[in-house]
Amino acid sequence: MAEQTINSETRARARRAQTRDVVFTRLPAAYSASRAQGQKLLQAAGGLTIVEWRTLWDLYEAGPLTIRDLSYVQTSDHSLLSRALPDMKRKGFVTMARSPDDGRQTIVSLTEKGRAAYHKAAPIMARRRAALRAEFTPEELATFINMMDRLDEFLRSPLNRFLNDPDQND
Amino acid sequence: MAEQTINSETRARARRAQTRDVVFTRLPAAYSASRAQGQKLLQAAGGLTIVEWRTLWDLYEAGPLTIRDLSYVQTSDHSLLSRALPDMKRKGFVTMARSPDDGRQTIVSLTEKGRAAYHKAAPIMARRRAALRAEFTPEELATFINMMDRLDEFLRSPLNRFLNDPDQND
DNA sequence: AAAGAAAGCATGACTTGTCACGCTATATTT
DNA sequence: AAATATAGCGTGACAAGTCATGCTTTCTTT
Repeated sequence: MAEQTINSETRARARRAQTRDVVFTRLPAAYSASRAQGQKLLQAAGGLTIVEWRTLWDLYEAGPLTIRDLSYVQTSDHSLLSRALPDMKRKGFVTMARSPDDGRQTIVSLTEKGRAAYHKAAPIMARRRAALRAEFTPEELATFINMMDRLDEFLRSPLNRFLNDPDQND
Repeated sequence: MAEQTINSETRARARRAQTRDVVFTRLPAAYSASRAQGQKLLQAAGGLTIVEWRTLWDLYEAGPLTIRDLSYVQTSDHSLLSRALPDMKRKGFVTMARSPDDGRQTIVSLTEKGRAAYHKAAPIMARRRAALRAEFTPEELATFINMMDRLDEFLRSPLNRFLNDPDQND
């Protein structure tokens, strides 16, 4: 029935409009689009991956850091860094040395080659940030970031506010 | 040098503060936290994955849809659905049938079992959305969603606005 | 000093996403 | 009618993330 197929497209459009204002459904697509755009720009400016770029940028700005430090800065799991760094070392972008003071820690430092890779990608990524700032007023961006802070707090709060329902059985 | 290790923690804190207002660095963590929270809630209310939940919800609200429709609604690649749906069919949540009108299309419909799985998870996910609405005023949420729309538009715009630099060589 | 707890990191396994490719079906053009 | 283009979907391969586990090192408690 051709009408039902056409109707499914109409229903899909309505459904998409219906979920437009659900923050939780907006985040995956926004994140994905941001990542894809970033990957394309990095591909055009030296071929770094997103994690490589982010790490070189952090080390360039902050100096040598531990894996613990990097995962804190990037708000990501240490395992992501543990996996990315050996490749970056092999590419010559960083050095990794066990801390003489605390044998548990690995100190990650930028090399000259890493610095060069950073400088190759930095202009296009800076232009990207500038272009976004051109799209929003400083007040709007401040509002957005503030709401991201509050959203983060909400997302990381204890679950019991949702779980305390007598219906549930798990 | 113990001081340098302490300094790296201080430098990490400063670096994290420095990137607080870069939208592109905020999205990965926000998305990840949203996903983790959603996964925990779904685990507590029937064990659905995020993609299963989202798909059951879409089918419940919109009726039978094609894979093309679902990827449009969810703003995700059709391959994500192509991979998730056979498992959902095996679990008995959906039926999948080639369209009699267009042999290219697969019509996905909710079963009674799928409807039950949806109803099991729906209350906790609705409470989650309500809890977020309690954290922000309607005006704030509208502002946030509007800014997400503009961010989406920015993220999906052609790259040449960033690429047209005489320095670049790719 | 010894025992126990915690921290830092490496690795296994998995989830959720994309992009690319190829096959089949349908639409469009010639 | 035939050729060509496009659409829809399935699958390969990969990126980016997490959570869990275990080993080693350091810190804390007894």
